[in-house]
Amino acid sequence: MRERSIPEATVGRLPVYLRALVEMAEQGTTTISSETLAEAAGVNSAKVRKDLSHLGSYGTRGVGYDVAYLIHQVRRELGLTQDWPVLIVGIGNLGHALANYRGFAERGFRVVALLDSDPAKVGEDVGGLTVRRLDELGGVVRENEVAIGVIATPATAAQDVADRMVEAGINSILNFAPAVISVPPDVSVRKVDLSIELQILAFYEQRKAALQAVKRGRAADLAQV
Amino acid sequence: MRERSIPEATVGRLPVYLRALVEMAEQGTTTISSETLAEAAGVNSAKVRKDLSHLGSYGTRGVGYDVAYLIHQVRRELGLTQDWPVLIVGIGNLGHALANYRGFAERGFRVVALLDSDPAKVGEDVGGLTVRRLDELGGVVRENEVAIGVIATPATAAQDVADRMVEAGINSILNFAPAVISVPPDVSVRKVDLSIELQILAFYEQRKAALQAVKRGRAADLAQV
DNA sequence: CAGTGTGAACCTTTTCACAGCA
DNA sequence: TGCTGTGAAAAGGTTCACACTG
Repeated sequence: MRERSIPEATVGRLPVYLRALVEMAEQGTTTISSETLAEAAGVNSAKVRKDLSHLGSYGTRGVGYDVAYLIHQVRRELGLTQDWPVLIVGIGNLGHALANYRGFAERGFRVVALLDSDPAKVGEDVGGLTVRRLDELGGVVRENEVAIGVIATPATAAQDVADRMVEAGINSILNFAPAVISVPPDVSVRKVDLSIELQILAFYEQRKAALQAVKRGRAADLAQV
Repeated sequence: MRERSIPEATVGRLPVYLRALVEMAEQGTTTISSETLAEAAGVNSAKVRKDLSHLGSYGTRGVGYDVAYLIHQVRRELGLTQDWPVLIVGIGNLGHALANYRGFAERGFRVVALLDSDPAKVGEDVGGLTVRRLDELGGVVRENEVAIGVIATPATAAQDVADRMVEAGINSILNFAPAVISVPPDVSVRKVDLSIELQILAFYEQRKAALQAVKRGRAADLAQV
C-alpha cells in the first residue's frame, strides 16, 4: 500500500508492535511471522498484516518480517528516530511518578522541565530536575524547543495550563487531569483518565455479575420444572 | 431504544458525561440540552443523543434532560451505585500516586489493599494503608470481595501478578505495566500505557512538522515562479 | 418552537479468505 | 509450501437530517 495517512487505529497499535519487536530482538529473534507478533501484541494476525501493510511491503512471503528492519521502519514512521523534549506541569503524586518514569527516556522522550504553580513545590528536586515556576513555561518551551506538554494538575487548573502551553507554541498535549480541555484544532490532545478506566471496568464487571444472576435464575427455574 | 448491550464506544463516554453532569449539578443547573452537554464533554450533540438513547428515553423534547435524573441513570448503568473494592499491586512511583489519588474514592472505588513483592516496601505506610506481601493477595480478595485489581508493577512482573489475580477470583484488571498480559476470556483487562500515549502524539507531531515543511516548500516554489 | 429520538447514509475498522510470491 | 499482502464482506461507529412532541 504505502499511501499517505495511516489509519488512527493502526497508529495506536504501532507502539505495541514496536515494544514486542524490541523484546524479540533482545531475545535474539531475527525473523517474525504476523502470527507470532500478533500473539505478543495481543491482537490477531490479520490485523498485524493490515497494519504493517500501511507502512509498506516489508515482509517476505513464506518467511515473515525481519525484526531489526521492521523495528527501524516502525520507529521511523512513529517519529522516534528523533528526541522529543517534554515538559510536565503539575508535580503532585502523579507528576512525581511521571517525572521518575524511566519508560519515557527509553523511548526518546526527554523530560526537560517540571513546572508547578505552587510556590511550596518550586525549587524542589524531583528526578534530577528542579521544579520551576509555572510562568517560566514560555521560556522553557523556547529554550528547549518543547513540542509535547504533559498536564498532571488538578482538573481546575487544566484549562489554564493548556492555554499557556498553546500560547507558548506547544501543539501536542497529554492530559492526565480529569477535565475536558479545549484547544485550537491544530493542537493534538490525548487524555488519560484513571477513574474513567475504572468506571468502564465497573460497567462490564456489573454486567458479568448480572449475567451470573440470570444464569443462576435459569438454573433455579430448570430445577423447579 | 433501551435494548440490551450498550455499544463499547458509548460505555467509554458515559463516565465523561457523568463528570460533566455532576459539575453542572454542583453549579445548580437542573436541566441540560444535548448541545450543552456535548460541549462540556468535548463531543457533538448527535453523539450525546445517540449515546443517551441507549439508556432509555430520559429527555424531554423541546426542553432537554433533567440533570439529577440523568446522573442517577448513568450511575446506575455504569454500576456506580455500589462500592467497588480495589487493590493495587506494585507500590513504586505510580502505585504511590494511584494509592493517593482522591478521584477513585470520589467515584466509589475504595482502595482496600496495597501489595508489593519487594520486602523493603512491605510494612510501609502509603495513603493510610500498610503495604502487604504479594502472597497475601488471595486472602485480601476473599476478605474484601475485591473484583477489580490494578497492576502498577514493572513489565516483567505483570503477567505473574495477573495470574495471581485471576487465580484469586478477580475478573477485572486495570494494567499500567507496559506489557501485554493474557488472561482467560471472561476476565476484562484495560490497559493504560503512558509511553504509548506519547508515541502516538509524536507520530502526529512529526506529521504536522512534515506538513509545515511541504507548505514551506510550496511557498518557495511559488516564489521561484 | 426548541430540542429529543432515530432511521438512513456514511465512514472507519475488523475480519475473512485467498491469490501470489519467496 | 508457508506466510504475506490485499480485495471484498461484515461489523461497528459517527453524522445527518427531520419527524415528532412537550
